[in-house]
Amino acid sequence: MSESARKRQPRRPFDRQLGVERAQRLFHQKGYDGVSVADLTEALNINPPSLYAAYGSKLGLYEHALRRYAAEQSLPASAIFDGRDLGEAVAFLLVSAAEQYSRDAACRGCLVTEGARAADPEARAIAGEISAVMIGTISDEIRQRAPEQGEALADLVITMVRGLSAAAFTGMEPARLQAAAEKAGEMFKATLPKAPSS
Amino acid sequence: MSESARKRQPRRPFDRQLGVERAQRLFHQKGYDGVSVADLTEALNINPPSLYAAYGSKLGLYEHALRRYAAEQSLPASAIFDGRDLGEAVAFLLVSAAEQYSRDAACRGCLVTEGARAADPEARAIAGEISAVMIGTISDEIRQRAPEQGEALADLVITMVRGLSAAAFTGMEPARLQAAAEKAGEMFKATLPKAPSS
DNA sequence: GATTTTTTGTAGCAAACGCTATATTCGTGG
DNA sequence: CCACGAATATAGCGTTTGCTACAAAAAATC
Repeated sequence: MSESARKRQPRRPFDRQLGVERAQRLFHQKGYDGVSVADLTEALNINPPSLYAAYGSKLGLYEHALRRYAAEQSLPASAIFDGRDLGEAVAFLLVSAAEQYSRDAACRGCLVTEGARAADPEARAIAGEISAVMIGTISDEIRQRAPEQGEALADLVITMVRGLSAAAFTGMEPARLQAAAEKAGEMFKATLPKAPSS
Repeated sequence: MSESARKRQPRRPFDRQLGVERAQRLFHQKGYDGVSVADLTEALNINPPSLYAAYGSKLGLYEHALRRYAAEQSLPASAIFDGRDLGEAVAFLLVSAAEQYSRDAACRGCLVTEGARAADPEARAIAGEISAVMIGTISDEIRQRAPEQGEALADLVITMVRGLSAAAFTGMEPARLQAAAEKAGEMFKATLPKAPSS
């Protein structure tokens, strides 16, 4: 009893974590609307009932994939901004985004950002929610360091990041995306005051 | 015979042009994947056979809507760049884009740019094609005036425009979008050489 | 007014969608 | 070795998708 009481694993279940990983890749490649339950069950090598038992629904699996992406792949805003000039930090952020969004040719752009424009309202809502958190983190970091025109500056940086994601998604070559991000970074460094409050 | 030979209009057909206009609005609001043929026939107040007789398919109607949008709503690149400093032209372009993309709260962002990421491959291909033309126009205008780092600069501007469309699409308030575009414009004006070749 | 021509409305096609009821298989505990 | 319980596979649910065959109806020509 003592041993069996901990956890029972009556039968080897399929690897749910690996399933989320594969689903994430599929959603990233084809978008929420472009992936069918049949696609998912084939990619995870399972049957529909297993998918629904494990994740509740296609939407549930999508949310798992989004959260996994946000936890593992989102830009580490605090690490990027910490100990850096505001201009340098923004430049580094943009270059990092460009690099990440074009790293894998099959999974272009930001899964969350691009997911926020799915045709399905529920999928769009979840992606938008997570996107708002990620954006808020970056925005806070910028506004904190530039109290003056912080909001407009933060909105500008975020808009640029969104543009990088969109450009990567539609297939701009990585080298050109990088160059554009670097050029933007240079402009920020040249324009922003060198040493603000912090 | 002389009079009747020109064009026959045997019966008052439904207004195809008005149909494209309404379809354009619908596609702009919900995206290609989010609009069904049933939605379209209801909005145009017709039945499926009429739609297919007039436009061939849902995709055909979508293409008509995209081309109409490109012809009427695309940013007039040559007019914007003509007789203006490169920095001023870019700034004006960005502000114009921000204004247009957030003008109608129900139809956010650029129809073509946002359409280029539909889940349907054929719809994406058509939107991408038209998008490439619009982008090419802007890109040429910039590269022509800044032979040195023209490509990177053009890619940067285009990426920013894409970001404006994406930000508008996901609901950034018009005032903030405008402010971000203006701030970007200021940076361009401050960084770019005042009077290039032309 | 009859005929021709063209569009429309009714009804429904096959396929794909997300999802689930049922039965079976498999590992475990007694 | 048997019964139990969990997770699976088979098969198919109802709905929606984009699209079309058919026939009735309306304008123009003769």
